[in-house]
Amino acid sequence: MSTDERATLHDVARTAGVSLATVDRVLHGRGGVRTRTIERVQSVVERLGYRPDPAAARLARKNQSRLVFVLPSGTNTFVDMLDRQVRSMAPWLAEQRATAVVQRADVFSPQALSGHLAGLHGRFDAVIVMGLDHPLVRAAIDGLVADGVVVMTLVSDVPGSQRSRFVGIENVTAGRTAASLLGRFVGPRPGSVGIVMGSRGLRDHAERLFGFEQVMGAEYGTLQLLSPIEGHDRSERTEPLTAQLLERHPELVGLYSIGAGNRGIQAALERSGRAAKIVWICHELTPHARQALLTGVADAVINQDAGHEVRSSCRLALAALSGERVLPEQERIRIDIFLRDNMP
Amino acid sequence: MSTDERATLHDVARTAGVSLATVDRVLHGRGGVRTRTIERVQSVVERLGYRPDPAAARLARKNQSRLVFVLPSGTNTFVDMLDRQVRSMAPWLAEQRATAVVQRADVFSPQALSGHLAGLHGRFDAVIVMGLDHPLVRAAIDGLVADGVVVMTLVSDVPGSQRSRFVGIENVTAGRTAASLLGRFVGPRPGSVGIVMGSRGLRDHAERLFGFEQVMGAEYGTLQLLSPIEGHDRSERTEPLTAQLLERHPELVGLYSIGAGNRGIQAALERSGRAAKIVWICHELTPHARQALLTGVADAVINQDAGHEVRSSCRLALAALSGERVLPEQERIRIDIFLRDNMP
DNA sequence: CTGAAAGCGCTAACAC
DNA sequence: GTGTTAGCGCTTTCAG
Repeated sequence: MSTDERATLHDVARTAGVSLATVDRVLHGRGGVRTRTIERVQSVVERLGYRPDPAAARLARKNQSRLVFVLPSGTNTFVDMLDRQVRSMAPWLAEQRATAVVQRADVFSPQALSGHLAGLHGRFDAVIVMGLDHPLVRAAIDGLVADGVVVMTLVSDVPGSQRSRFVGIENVTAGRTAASLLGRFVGPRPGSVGIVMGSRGLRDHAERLFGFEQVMGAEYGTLQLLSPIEGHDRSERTEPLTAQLLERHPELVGLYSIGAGNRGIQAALERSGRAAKIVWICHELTPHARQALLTGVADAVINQDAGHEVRSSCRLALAALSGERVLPEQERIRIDIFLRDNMP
Repeated sequence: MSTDERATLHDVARTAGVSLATVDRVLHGRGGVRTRTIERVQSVVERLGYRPDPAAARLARKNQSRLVFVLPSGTNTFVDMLDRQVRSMAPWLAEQRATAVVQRADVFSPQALSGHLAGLHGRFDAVIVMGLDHPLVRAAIDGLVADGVVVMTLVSDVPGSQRSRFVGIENVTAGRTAASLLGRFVGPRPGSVGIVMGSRGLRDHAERLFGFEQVMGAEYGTLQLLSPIEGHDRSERTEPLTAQLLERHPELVGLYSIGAGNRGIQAALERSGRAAKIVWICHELTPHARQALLTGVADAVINQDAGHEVRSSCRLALAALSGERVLPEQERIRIDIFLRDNMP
């Protein structure tokens, strides 16, 4: 067939007429090499199509890569799922000469989060943070990046920042998907549609809302959209708010829950006795959402796979740290739709 | 923290009082070791919780693992996608000391397929075959397995066989999902529902049909299910058959396409002028299906991710060959639902 | 039946 | 600035 033999570091060193160590230096930008030598080595690397062997690199590496996941504090089931996924990566990470820890920070406070991030300097090689889109947080991220730390955002992005990657779904699209499903499930019935979200300040929530309103307005104009209720992602708040909504709107035919606090919404729906008549769509396939789908209280769940997100974050962080290649297709987080029948 | 140090081969050899080579022999069942020694080594392995380091193993390994994918011949877009995915794995596989080739065989003929499989003895370490559930094929698979070859089925399973794994979706569940969507999308309108499948002889098709009929019967009893049409997965056949169906059934409100040949179905639907009024659900997000979703001719596409299936097959095959551990969660193939808005 | 020894391709001390 | 060298944890001859 073709030239099967992969070029090794050795080959590069030999044809460039330098030593292994020098090639290693230019490959890792460690400095202390004459510009001319750098160029020579780089051209040889190019010409030979050299790619480092990740297995060999990992085997030889002395110090571990330290990853940290910064997640919201509080009692959010989905966040707990992320947390658990991170912990379950430990054996795999150990094989990759890496460790990961989870830290919790108050995501509803830009001050708290940015302060927390600032305290991470020098203690980690990569930080994966569930973002809060605010200038302070952006600055904290940029500070870490300037320090050579690999920073990635998870679930909710911080677009203006220097983070190397966002791991999560396209939330506008997710909102559009929710609207399509809700509109089609409601069918020709007239009525109104309620929306419950955590806060307009959370970027992922705002984006979902945007997409949802887009499609509802354009394609299901006969349904009246009520103005969104903010429940701060907590069931203690969403439950009474939803109950109130149901009471005030006997014509309600659909409900879109953008964020967390679904246990409260579910409880309110069930107590109203109208669960069967109202199409309810929510996010994240937590054990409760699963139950709600099975009993028919929820009609569809839009999901982002917590396991996939965590694995992807780890792979991408390690790849960024070691210069390995990634399979982009494998790292795209899909917008899953779950109905009662296709739950995993 | 805890005992961070992973035990190495060396540790095992030392505490068992034998050499590296001997430990290697018992670990790989290479034979030529006294039973007592085997037992001693195994107990030490157990006690120390020894896990081989895959990076080191790969690095040291001399000969490549040879994988072969046996896919159906013919012009099926989804199969072409699988084919292309396999080819695109080449660089990654090379890093893992492995190669993969694709072979095409006539899947509609048990004789041809089993003959093909029989010819693979000794030439490959793992074969991944898109199954045809037939005694001849089953025997051919078992023959390979008896020879020490790792065999896995892809997309369509061969349950009675000795294959080590099936990589694909649960097709009964997929059929149920299609029914849920179709039923809800049709809504309260009365009418009949048509079904087009490749052949009742294909296990995946039969399973989807089963799941579909289950849910339609139980939950959408007002819709009349027409008996399935067999189009052999080819558009030349599905197109006239669908056209005929549409002509004979002016009351048709839904259409479920279980297999391939969707281009023909789409053409017939469009020419009938009733595409907008009929809910059409099909499988596999090929470029054509994508187009059909965008134009609204198709209402939903149930998908299995070709890229994920191929990557998963490769990982599982290599893991089986080298005794590595897998992350089961990562290998589960999901039943994707795609609507116009959440296409990747 | 078992052991010794030579690498696999890279990293990271340490020399010069 | 650059080169030498000793491993990382395993596989695989080749001797005994």
